[in-house]
Amino acid sequence: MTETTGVTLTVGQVAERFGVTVRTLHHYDEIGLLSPSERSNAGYRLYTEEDLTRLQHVVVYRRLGFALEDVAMLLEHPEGAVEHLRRQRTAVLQRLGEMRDLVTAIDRALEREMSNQPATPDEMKELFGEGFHDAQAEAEERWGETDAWHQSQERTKGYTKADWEEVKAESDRTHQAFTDAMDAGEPPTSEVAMDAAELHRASMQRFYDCSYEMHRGLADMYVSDPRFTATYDEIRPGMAHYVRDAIHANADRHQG
Amino acid sequence: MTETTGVTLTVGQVAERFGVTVRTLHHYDEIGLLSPSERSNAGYRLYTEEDLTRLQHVVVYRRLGFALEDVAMLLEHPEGAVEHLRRQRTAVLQRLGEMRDLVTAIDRALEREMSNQPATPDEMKELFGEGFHDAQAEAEERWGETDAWHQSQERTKGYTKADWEEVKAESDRTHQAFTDAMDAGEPPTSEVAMDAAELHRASMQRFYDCSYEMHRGLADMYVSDPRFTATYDEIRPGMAHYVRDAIHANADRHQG
DNA sequence: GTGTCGCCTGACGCGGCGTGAGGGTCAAGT
DNA sequence: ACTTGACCCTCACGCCGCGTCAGGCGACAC
Repeated sequence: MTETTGVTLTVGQVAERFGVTVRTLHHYDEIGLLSPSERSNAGYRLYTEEDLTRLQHVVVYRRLGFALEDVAMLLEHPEGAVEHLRRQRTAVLQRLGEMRDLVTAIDRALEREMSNQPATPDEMKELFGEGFHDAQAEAEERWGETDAWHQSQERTKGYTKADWEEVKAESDRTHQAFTDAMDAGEPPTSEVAMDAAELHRASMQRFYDCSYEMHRGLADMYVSDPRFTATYDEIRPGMAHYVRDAIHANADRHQG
Repeated sequence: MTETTGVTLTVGQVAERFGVTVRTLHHYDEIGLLSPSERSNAGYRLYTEEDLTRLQHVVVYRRLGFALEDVAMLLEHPEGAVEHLRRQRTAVLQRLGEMRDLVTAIDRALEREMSNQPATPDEMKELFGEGFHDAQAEAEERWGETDAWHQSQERTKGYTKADWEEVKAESDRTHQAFTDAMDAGEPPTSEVAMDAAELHRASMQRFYDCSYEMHRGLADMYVSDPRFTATYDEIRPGMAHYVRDAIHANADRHQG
């Protein structure tokens, strides 16, 4: 097409044609990714056709999400392109999965915020402190859209402040039962500990049908998740483990 | 319920329980997002229960993808949580879409690279692995379950390495024809350009019955879809447009 | 001359920490 | 009383991919 005379473009012209900024071209020059082959006597950067082709490659690889360092490697060693593309693909797919999870997490957080209307967040705070809220959110994230979760949502939808006060009282009684058992030196397999576990399970029934099997899962979470562990261990060190063992013992007793 | 003794934790303990690093806690302190209410006489950070509940909030919001600044706002003004969550949701959804496009772009790039350095069907399987399924699904999304697509699937099903090599050679010849026409300064409506277009259409026949009308549609995609645009513009800037015009001219010529 | 462009070279800023350096503190063992 | 080793502290630079000034020259039209 046009003659292959020394047709060169300045930064601004190149920037406009390739849809990048001047600063970007400066940057590519700085890091040696794309240095223009020529300079005017005034020091202006002058890009030749070769430079433009290289830039085109850079732009494409960048659109594929590669880091500038990787782009440099790809330009120097094009034979490894397939491998890099493959790695990039899996990396992006992983990020994609994480983002999908994030959306569902946000959805659940939204539903929770919406359904908690009867009792305002401030009231909840009064009752439980800020921690409770998160405990619930965490539960939702873990269990996904299970029946239990839907049941819980349904049942608590119209809860009034008075209802939540009762929940709080019940929760306190449960915690107290565990604390008493621990302080009395009773092992998790003792009657009192198991009774506390059963009390705990019963209080769960308020939210959803909590089978012994589900109760076991909940118990395991108390030790595997640092936040729940913290919740219990703040009452008494080692309490999270104690509660878990008691719940398992209680489940054994009823299922055996 | 629990005694309100001054139970406090050090950074390390807090970090472990909440699954964050010590540096992160230092950072939160630095920016004033979460400063521990107490210090030991040696200057150790001591986190009270209140601090921990606040940290719980921070951690959860961070997992929902909020920036630290937004987290701070959410903690100060919890009443705006729903609105923020909705905004965050749409933002994440947009990013999700972009990432999906990115994956298909990488797939296209991979296909190109593969045809440059042909791989056996086994390598194909290995290369695409689990992702191959996705690539197919996404192709369906883009092109729908058209006859053309099915035909292409059918015909390339048993392609050997040699077959792909020929495809590549044919593709090269077509590209070369367009490149020659461009470099010779011929307009897209010229004989040589239209001949190149016809050669292109002929090579498409390998995959599916490509009518002139379909060829037009394909041509339009070359300029409307950035991925295809990139493919051609990498060879010569402006080539995607050139190819499209040549294909339309060629279709005009044959359709009258 | 005198605008008004565009170009140049620094150099700082951002977000969210990672990763040291260089030094105190604490609990346990000897 | 001393050492050990794990923990804590405060700076402070590094990262990535540029955006965004600041201060000054070159090019071209009027």
